[in-house]
Amino acid sequence: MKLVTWNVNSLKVRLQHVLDWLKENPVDVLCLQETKLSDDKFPTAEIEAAGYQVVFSGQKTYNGVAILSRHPITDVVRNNPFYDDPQQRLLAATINGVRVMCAYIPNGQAPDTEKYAYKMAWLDGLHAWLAQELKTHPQLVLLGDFNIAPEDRDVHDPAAWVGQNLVSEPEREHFKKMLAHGLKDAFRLFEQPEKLFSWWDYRMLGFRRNAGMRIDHILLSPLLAERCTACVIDKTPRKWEQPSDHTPVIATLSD
DNA sequence: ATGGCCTCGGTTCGAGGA
Repeated sequence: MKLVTWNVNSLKVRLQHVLDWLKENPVDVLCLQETKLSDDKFPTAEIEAAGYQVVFSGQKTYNGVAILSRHPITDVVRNNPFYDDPQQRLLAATINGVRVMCAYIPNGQAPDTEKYAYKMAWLDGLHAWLAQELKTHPQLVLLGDFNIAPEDRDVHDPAAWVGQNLVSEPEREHFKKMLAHGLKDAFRLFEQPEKLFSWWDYRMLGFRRNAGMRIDHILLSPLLAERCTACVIDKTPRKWEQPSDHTPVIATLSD
């Protein structure tokens, strides 16, 4: 079973990229973030025609998450029962006995801003729900755009980023707290190339300079971590015309 | 060199992203 997370930065703009990528990579579950589409505009027919079922929770202009699956999708929950949020950033569903939590964690803008405080509160709410879901779903994956680079090795230039948004200690503490639930960072279960990231700024020739960060993650419960045989980042679509600034992260689980 | 780019809405520039 292959599970993927990809922040597409507008599914309207990137639908063809998603379909092209799926054709080359017929994965089981693809979680999308930043679809930026209200539900009435969601391209359900195109995705179903590609052989995928889909559930989504969107809004106009900002945010929006979706789960595409080649297998039946059940027990869908939109948003977090423990955190009332008008922004559409969280979607959970059960697929093949695996509880899938697709998250678009707030960006946070910068420490000492209201958006950062929102990020912290949002993460507190996520911990609460995560703890409950883990009680009933030992096979659980939390994946998405975390907007957190967990360690310095996940940052192209750690010295330049000390204390800044995406790498600040309170954010990293939240990430560690997720691991304290027993979740494993799938990417770090394996030997990985150095300086491999999941996001590169559109500005400053970020991708060409490999000035990126690893902020998109797949966290596996202990039972799923045992089944994980690989986790890779696919930089291919970042090289396509008019790409998303993020690229897919793929985890493979044995049956 | 603290900017740079991209998307959206809704009209030509501001907000948000990371």
